[in-house]
Amino acid sequence: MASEMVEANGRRTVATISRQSLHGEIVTRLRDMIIEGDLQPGERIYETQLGEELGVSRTPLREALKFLASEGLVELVPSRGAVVKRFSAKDVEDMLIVLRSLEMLAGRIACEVASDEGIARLRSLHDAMVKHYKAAERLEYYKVNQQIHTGIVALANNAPLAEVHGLLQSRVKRIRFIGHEGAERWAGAVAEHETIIAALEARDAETLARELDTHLANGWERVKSVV
Amino acid sequence: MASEMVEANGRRTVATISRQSLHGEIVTRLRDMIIEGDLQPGERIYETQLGEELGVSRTPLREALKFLASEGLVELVPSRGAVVKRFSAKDVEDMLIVLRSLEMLAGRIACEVASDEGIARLRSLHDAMVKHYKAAERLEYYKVNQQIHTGIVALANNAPLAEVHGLLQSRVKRIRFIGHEGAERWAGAVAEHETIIAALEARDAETLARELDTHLANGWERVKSVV
DNA sequence: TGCAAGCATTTTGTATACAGTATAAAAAAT
DNA sequence: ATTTTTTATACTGTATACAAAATGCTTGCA
Repeated sequence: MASEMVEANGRRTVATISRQSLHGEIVTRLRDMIIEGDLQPGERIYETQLGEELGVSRTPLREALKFLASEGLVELVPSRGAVVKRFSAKDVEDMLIVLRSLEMLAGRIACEVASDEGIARLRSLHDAMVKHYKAAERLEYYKVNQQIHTGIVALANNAPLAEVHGLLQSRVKRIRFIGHEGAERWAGAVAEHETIIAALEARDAETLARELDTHLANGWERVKSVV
Repeated sequence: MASEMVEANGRRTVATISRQSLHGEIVTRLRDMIIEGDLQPGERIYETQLGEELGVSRTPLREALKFLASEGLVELVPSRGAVVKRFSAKDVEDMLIVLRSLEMLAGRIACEVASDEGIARLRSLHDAMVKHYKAAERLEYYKVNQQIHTGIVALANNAPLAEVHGLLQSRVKRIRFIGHEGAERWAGAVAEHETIIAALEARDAETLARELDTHLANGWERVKSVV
């Protein structure tokens, strides 16, 4: 969400007065709860109960659930309400296949249209990630890692592409985060990232696509045991 | 709505009782209205008014709008309700780029995993389409055409892939339908389809991908004037 | 005549109340 | 003892009512 930014320290935020509606806030709240595992897959959602927990009435909560249902994070069973969606191993593999294809596409486009500043920004993200890796800060590493992948997609300057990528990414986020890899695999992932960034800086579309391909294929290998 | 099928003539309907919830039906109804142009892009949606037209109250209608907002067909402006989303020419081009990539991916996978029956089904769809083409039945042609593209994706047996493809497809449907091409272009499209089906029957992934690539690139050429 | 401020109307946002349906438990019958 | 039927309860689905916000219009004033 990153919106509220209510005048802590007395300073007013000029940008985007944060006029989000209640159901909008509930959407992001629930999305986080699902990704972080507060709401477990397969768990049934009781509207009155959850509404009381969040301090909202059923109406905006239900609206938020409809939104998330369209995103594919919850499932609506007629007359039985919402259930947190559970993904099979095949589902996850299928999502990663699509994600891989999307990122490859984004990478190719980015080589053509990305600004030098944009690429430089990604390089510094990469450097930060390496720093977290060396410090063995898994959570921070994971977050920056996500930012890099999202960043590559963003460089392609194709809104629908970024959108569907984000859609699938949010679904596998939880699983990816759980999937703690061993030291040697982790090192491999970092090395792959280095070649990816280098290919992007060289604007070498084919190399970039190939590297993303292997990186994300390996990504599936890294998580498939935990699904 | 169009569901109950209550035991008229005493006989009970065994199949699928159509237990869709009201908001679910409204979603499909509104989606059709948007695609078919009953609700124009940029048009503001007044909840009470539309609710009366559809004979439903505001609550399920609002839930349906949230769902469609997540699909990207309407936009929710805080405190000002829903507006039918308008897509720029770049948006449409970007969507078609992604669609192209997704169909190519689907085609490659389909060559490996599709059943012979599935491919045969697509061939007969293609034959039907050619028949409509020769009869100059544009609407019927268009519908079968869509089914073929959706069918190729379905053959890949990858649910998330089919889902995101369908998501983008629904957005460009309206524009594609509007885009009436001239006779020679139409003939070209039919010829491309023939090579696509042939490549699929031969399970020749690379040829199929290449043909889909050109076909969908030409598709953008065909519609870009009308966007 | 132009502008601004205030009021009225319209529309969205949220809550609550009521109706319908599914599940589970208990009672009755085989 | 097991199965079926009944009944109670809890939850979802929908409608309506109320509150807040935004827009447009009217009126007053310079």
